[in-house]
Amino acid sequence: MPRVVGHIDFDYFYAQVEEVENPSLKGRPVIVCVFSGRTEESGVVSTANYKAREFGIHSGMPINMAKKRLAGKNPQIIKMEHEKYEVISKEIMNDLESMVDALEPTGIDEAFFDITTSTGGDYVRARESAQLIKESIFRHKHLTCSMGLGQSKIVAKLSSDLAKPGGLMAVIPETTEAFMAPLPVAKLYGVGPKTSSVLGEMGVRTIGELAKTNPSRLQKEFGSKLAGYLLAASTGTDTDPVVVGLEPTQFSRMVTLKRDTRDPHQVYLQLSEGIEHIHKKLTSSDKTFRTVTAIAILTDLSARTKSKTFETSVNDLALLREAVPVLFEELSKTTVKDYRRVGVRVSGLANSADQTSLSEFVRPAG
DNA sequence: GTATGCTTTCGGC
DNA sequence: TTACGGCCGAAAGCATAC
Repeated sequence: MPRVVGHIDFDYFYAQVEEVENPSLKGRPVIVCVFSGRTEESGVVSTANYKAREFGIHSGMPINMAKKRLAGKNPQIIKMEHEKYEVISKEIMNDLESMVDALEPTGIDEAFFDITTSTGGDYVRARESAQLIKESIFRHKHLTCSMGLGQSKIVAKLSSDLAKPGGLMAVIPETTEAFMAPLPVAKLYGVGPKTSSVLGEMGVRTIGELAKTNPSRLQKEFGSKLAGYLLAASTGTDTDPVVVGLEPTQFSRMVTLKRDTRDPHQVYLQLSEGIEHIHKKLTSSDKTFRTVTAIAILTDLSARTKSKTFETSVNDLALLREAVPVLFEELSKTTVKDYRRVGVRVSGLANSADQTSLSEFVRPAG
């Protein structure tokens, strides 16, 4: 029986939530922005609705640039409220969970799901099921989404992409290769710029060309593991399952400095709250970390990081407070430029409950 | 040589 | 003419282990 994997992606999520809250916004350009606090208007666009996109607005664009492009277009500029979108996302994900066999959220506005069992692998039933899910979300939350169905995660993701905005695309297993063949290899999960460019030098540009490439040739370039994955992915026969209950692997916190500096004291002062926030987040989710990273965005917007990994996994505020300035001190040796933004990341997360305590090591058996 | 683990950088949203 | 966030996970680079 073929698998039926789905990918769901809410349309222009933050901006759509704002439209639902205030329906008079519909038809107007809407941008949801992150204000950095440095000056009145400094910051970037996080999400633009499709009306705003018509004027060339996109995620990551400076607010002042967006304002200029939208001058005279009656735009609505909204401050991002992440917690608000988070609550709505969680509610939808909870509803979704009850409508599919397995749900794997991969971000605030997207998720993979599996409906193989509930549909018996029948793509006609699967399409109906997906349509019902879309309608249910619209009835309950008034939000539209794009959805893709296919025999694997890769196919599902590619098809939901092509269904944007608001559509539903089902790629039935028999048509998978024809569907994928013309798409560029870079569209495949696992193919970044490096792999993509090496493939390009081999004359492989599309997924179809990748599928026809001599396996031993791929193996020479990428090793057996990646080569095997690439071949499977190119035919949509990758077996990556939809996994329920995945845990986050890192937490981070960034802040824009009041003014550019590389003074460790200033950096520490303005990051202090962020460090506490991360510690609280670890505590409330009952997690420990092994690696801590200092992140700096320099005056020219280039990035630098410096990290340290500990022997054991801990959640220790004092240790964080001690490690962060040391890492920034080392980081400062790699550049003479001031920092514009700074951040802290903890990774290598583990559940506290999984930890082997010291007492278990030293306590005699029995 | 290939796998594995850590660090740094990239890229999507 | 310029303007410029805050997260996350993946990709890539490198060292070491087998």
